[in-house]
Amino acid sequence: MMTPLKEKIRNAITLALRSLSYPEKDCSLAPPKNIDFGDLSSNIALLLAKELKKSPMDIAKNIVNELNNNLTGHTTNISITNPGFINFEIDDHYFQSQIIHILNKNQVYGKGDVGTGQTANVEFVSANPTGPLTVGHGRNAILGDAVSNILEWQDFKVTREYYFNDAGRQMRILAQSVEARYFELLGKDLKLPEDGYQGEYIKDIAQIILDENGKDLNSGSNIFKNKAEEIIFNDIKDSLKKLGINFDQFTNEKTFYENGDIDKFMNELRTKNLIYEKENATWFKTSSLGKDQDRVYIKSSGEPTYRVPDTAYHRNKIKRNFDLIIDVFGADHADAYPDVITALEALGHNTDHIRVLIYQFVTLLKGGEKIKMSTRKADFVTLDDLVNEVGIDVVRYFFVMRSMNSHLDFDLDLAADQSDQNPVYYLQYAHARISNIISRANDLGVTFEGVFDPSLLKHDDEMNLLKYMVRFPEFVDLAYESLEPQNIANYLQELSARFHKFYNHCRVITDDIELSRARLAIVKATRIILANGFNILGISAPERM
RNA sequence: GCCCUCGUAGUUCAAUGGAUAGAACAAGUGCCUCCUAAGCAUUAGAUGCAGGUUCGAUUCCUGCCGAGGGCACCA
Repeated sequence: MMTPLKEKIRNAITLALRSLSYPEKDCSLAPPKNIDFGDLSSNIALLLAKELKKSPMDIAKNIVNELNNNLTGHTTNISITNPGFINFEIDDHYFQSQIIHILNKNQVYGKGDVGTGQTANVEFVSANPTGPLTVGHGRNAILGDAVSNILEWQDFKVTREYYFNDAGRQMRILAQSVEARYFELLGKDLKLPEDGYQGEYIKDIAQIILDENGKDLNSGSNIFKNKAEEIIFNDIKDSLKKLGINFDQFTNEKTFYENGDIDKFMNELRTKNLIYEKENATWFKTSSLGKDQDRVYIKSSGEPTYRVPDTAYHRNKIKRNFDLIIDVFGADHADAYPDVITALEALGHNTDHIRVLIYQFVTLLKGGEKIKMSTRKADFVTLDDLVNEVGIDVVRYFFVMRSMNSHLDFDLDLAADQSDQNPVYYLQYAHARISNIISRANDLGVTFEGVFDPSLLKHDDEMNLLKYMVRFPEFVDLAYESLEPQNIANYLQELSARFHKFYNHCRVITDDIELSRARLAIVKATRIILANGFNILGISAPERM
């Protein structure tokens, strides 16, 4: 872990600034891209130049003079490069010594403690039970699960929550669609409702109902809706389970009507004079809270709009005292959640601990054509189909390796064609190779039993690997701060690249027993990091491939 | 028309305001008597356009162009 060393250097910089009577500033201290510039680099002189009205190079020289007096330990050389960067070289011994640290920490190497003693709620997927999960839901599901893992890696106690509504208009149409298919099976006219669900699965459900309940059901029977919901929900849960995603809690929107939360919340807004009636509808006066337009809360039909239960639900989450509340929403919700936040704030709630993650939609391509996804029109590719076609790890990695802000194109033909050259295998292959080396070494009786000489690891490819290994905790923290799992994916990709390079240039098991032991140690440490990273991303760590 | 997100190599995507913009696929060339060639080495190839802020801009700001999503008494 580089952090203690970085702290030390930061402190030294602060001391140097003080003794030079320079103002203290936050500055960067990070590994430069080009290793010729050293192991860590700071821009402090560049930041001070304007204020001090001096050239950055001169400032850097003064700082370095001070640093040379007060900085001791692993820093072997401090240099200055144009336009005024201060570069620190760290001795090999520091990096070599970290191997033991990684081996000792093992499965907890890289874990942070930001969330110690805290709870987090991550709401994701939240698809209503109107049909199977699509590839689009897949992005949500995998993102939400990976974010949950990132939080757990910071020691948060995480509740994975699925919110659904089984009482709305869509569910009514679903029931009518099933009913229509049921009567169709009985040879009656098909009266599929306008906007009805057209998928094959509706027919399957109708068939099950016919088998289980006979042919005497009346139009409007509750069985259509209830059975459809049950079957579809089980299907959804199976799909998620197949991807390794398990929810701790399912919350039904209905709860907040039944327990009075919604009435209570409407009354409170009314007391605050934020509710009014117009044209037979009930409106929320968002305009008086800085928004450009008011929103309908209760339609003239008497049905509340989705904002009402959503707000009650978020209030419920706040009252459950989570330290962190995360919503994973598709881009279509981007405009909606601010209204929920506005209402919560109007009710006097602090919403600083709510983070809404918006991911952009996936464009599916098939045969070069874009597919518009609609559950209703059965114009979709199910998540199950995709997983069956290319495998869990490929699907998970695909969604986790890209920023959630990117509009991704998912070419189904390409995904199937190229599933055996998916980048995830590059990472897993590194893990499998290491596992093979270790079992090989065991067979040959080469073990280091905790004793090895780290100073033997001085090959360029060994040092490059080592210097990147120690940065794992940094990337775990970055992933937490940004809540973007791709930071981990990017890191693992680079780590694997450095490992494969090492593998091709440095033989682990050789006649030189001492060197073999040291290399076995670095390789074991690498495997620990890979496995930990895979763990966060939810992909498997194969022993062989 | 207004709001959100995006525009990087032939293609799909990376890049805490930092130094020489990275991968993968596709194209070209080498490397398995040696721990797994799902690998390594190597060639070629990119920041939509115009301004601005900055010592420094793919990154921040403004405008334009282009793509996706939203702007419902749908969720």
